[in-house]
Amino acid sequence: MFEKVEKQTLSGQVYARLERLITNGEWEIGSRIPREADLMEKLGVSRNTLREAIRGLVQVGLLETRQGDGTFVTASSELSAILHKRMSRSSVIEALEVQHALDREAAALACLRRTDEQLLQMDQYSKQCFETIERNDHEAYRDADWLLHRTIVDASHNQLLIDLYENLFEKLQISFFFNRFIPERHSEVGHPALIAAIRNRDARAAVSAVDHYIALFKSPHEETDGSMLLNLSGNGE
Amino acid sequence: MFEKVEKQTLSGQVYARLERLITNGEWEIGSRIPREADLMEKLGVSRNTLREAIRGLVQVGLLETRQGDGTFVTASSELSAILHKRMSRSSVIEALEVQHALDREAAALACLRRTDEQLLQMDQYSKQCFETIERNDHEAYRDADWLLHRTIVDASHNQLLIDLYENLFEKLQISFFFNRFIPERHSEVGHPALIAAIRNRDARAAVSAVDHYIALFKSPHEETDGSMLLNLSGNGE
DNA sequence: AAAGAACCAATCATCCTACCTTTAGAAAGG
DNA sequence: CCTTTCTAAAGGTAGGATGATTGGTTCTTT
Repeated sequence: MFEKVEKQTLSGQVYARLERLITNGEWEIGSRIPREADLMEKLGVSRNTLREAIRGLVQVGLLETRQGDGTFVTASSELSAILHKRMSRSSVIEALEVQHALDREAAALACLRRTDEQLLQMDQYSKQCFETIERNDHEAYRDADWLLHRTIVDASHNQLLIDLYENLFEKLQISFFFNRFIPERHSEVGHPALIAAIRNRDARAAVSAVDHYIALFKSPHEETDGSMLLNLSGNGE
Repeated sequence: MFEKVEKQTLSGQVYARLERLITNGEWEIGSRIPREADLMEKLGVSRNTLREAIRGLVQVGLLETRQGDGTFVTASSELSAILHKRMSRSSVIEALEVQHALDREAAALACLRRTDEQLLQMDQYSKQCFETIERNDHEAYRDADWLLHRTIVDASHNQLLIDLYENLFEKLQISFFFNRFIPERHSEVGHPALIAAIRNRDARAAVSAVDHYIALFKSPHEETDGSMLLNLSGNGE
């Protein structure tokens, strides 16, 4: 007859409202949110209610409070925060293997579903990779490489895959370990082969191109300390 | 010189302590936790502090409070709760594609790292699958099939992969959609081929066996409403 | 002028008491 | 046996008081 009315606790509503402010980007990452007193007034709730909501966001990982200073935004989504937390307990090898799995599937799906615009974008980022290697700019190479990967994953048009990929590996690119392997020549990486496969919608070739790429990435880590835990904390304390 | 003293808010400590009770299984899923007054006394904190901790666990998805009734355990880990929440917004096809990706990688890694015990376990579950099909017991088949998959994933010895797999797809097995496809004959599924490949440590054969398996799974969903969202809520309200 | 110490205002952390709302289950009535 | 009513228990909300921490400012000393 009637839809059951969504019953939610006040603090739950406040939580949802604040979360939306964060995910919408209205409260930028790193910025300080208004003080408790102001939020109390603006939301029209008591201190306890507001604090319970904020505490929830802190535990989820979206906020961080510093007594005597304020409350700050630390992440933009629950998924990001939790996966980041989980990733920090993983080893490089573990992460690479999972990335391999997702890269592979994404490449195969991209063959089926990529748009021409996405293909063009891949070409562009691949060119950027080439250029950054030429001028030996490792940081810029990492960025371009990451964007290329992201474009391929986006081309899978599988939002679950996209979300997992982005949130699992975004911070990884900055990690210490990933600076070890910078290819000497662009051709080594196999980007051109991969993009060609996606252009021709040849899933088999795409997958084997990814296999080649990942193998290259893995090798330097296996020799050294690939089992060491990742360190994703931004600061070097 | 000195280790930095871990500074944590009281409610944070309470949160961690309660979380451990849940992850350790001391508080079983579905059970009601002690009432606020008792916890206050037992933990020696005020009501606000306790409530902030509990609210955090509620938002993360480990607890659920029902006014006038009590507070209940709903999940056993943060990862489980968040991924479950995310999965409920996914379509069957999306989930299957990600499962494919992980299955594939797991099979390949299992070829490298499986123990003899794990191989034995796979044989056993595969036999169970066979038997349950023979007597047309779909529910038991699903269970055995899930355990077989889990064993293969475990054999990858990649804890990140294991955690993701378990928490992404555990509840999926119960889903409506997965009851559609129950193979007529065990051989169709290709379990024997997959296990044989893992026994011989032949990664290439293992991967193609998984490909075959997933293709079989996908086909009935593509024809119908594979783009429909999953419904993972236990109750049918 | 530079370095250090003392101070101060802002902000979150904790605790307390009080009262409201909802729920499950017992009790009463049919 | 079923339905209605009542009630105790549990969580929900509110507001105030006090403590602790932080960052910046001001003052003092060299």
